Amino acid sequence: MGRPSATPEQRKQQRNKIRAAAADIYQEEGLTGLSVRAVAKRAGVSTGLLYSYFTDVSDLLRSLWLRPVAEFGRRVVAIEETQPDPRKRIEALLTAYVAWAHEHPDVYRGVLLLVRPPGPEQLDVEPVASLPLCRALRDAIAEGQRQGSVAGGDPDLLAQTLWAGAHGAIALPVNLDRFDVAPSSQLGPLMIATLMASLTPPHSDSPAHLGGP
Amino acid sequence: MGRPSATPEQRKQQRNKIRAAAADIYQEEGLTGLSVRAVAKRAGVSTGLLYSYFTDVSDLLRSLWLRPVAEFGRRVVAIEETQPDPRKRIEALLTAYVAWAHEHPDVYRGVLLLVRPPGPEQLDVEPVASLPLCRALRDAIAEGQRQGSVAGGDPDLLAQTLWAGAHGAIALPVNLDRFDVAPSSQLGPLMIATLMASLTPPHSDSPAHLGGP
DNA sequence: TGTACATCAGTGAACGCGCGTTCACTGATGTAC
DNA sequence: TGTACATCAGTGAACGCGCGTTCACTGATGTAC
Repeated sequence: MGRPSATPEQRKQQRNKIRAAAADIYQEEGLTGLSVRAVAKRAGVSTGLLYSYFTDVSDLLRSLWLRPVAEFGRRVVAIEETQPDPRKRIEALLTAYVAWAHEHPDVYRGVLLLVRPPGPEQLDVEPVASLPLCRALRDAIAEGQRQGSVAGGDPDLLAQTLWAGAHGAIALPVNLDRFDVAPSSQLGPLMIATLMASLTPPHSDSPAHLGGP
Repeated sequence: MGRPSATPEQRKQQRNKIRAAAADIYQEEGLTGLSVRAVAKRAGVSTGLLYSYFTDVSDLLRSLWLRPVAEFGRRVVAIEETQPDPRKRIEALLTAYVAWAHEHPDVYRGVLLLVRPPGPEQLDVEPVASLPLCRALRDAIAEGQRQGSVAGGDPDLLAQTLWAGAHGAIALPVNLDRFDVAPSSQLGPLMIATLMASLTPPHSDSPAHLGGP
């Protein structure tokens, strides 16, 4: 009896319509131009409706980042499954990371820079290994060290260094867009080559199944 | 006749009082907690007074960054003057950069991330070589390549890659403070070692005064 | 020494604005009879 | 087919808030006489 509730499919469409509007504005005008009213207007709905699809604005923003981030997590897993060689796997992971960031520059900025909760609320510190990329890099490094194809050092720290290098190559052009910094499509590959070179153990010309302690 | 104008010294003191208050708030609560009222209250003056010392809020913020940035520029020049060896100079520049960012984490964030003008105003793209660090790195790379002590490649791009690596090592812990990323005091040196290693030309065991085209 | 006046630093209430959020309401769409 | 009712999606004016900025004003501090 009464008007039936919208089907999950209908609700999904509305949610996506709103999210698409938010994403467009975010991409065109950045966080500054993004307001409830602007999103509603662009999506062609009223401001009130947003609150029956999202609990609040940060929920809406989070929903924008969730999907691409999850998708990248799946790419990481896929690379881990298809690339048994540790060094090649590391290179593939870094390449995929740069490519992903290049595809979703706004998401990348949002995830890295702006998800910070606004208040002074104490946030729990999570282990960095809970991030798929960092964990995959660390595992590959550890495996490579056992094989002797990757230079020694703390795998966690090395993984974070690789990640930091890739991050820098992506973030520098984004953050300093008022300068003519080379785009991440140029800096990225160069950086990855640099990082990969540093992983090569000294005095080993051959890929070496032999080394290791 | 009448009350005399404040001496330049007095005006400077007031300016500094206000700037110190703004810097404190910025450090403790970030950009979110920084408002004209909050700064005025902390500085112990009225809100109106801020506008006789700064034209507006962005002027106040800019004044916070200007001094440390200029100071780093001077460090760059000092390094260039005291370190004739290109490779050592590059390493010193990167080390100084990481150290400077570590001393002024809030400035670093502000300069890199938040100076973006709020409106959609078209901003001129400046040459990246106008930044002292980037210019100094490029010059050192070019000189090293002439000596044969630095591997080939476009000096501008290489300089930006080095810079991007250092930036990543600094920015990653700052941006991802909700994860237990290693601090830049650990990532920085590791990254610098990584980057320096990549600059070594192949097939050259000795520092080589000989190479080059 | 005392008083009128000029000039300046500094004050803080007020303005207009845009924000996130709420909630009484509208109207579409179903069922019951 | 028609009508009363229930239920839901969706509306948009209104609220309270904090923001950056302004400006008529206060009061301190000098000079002139």
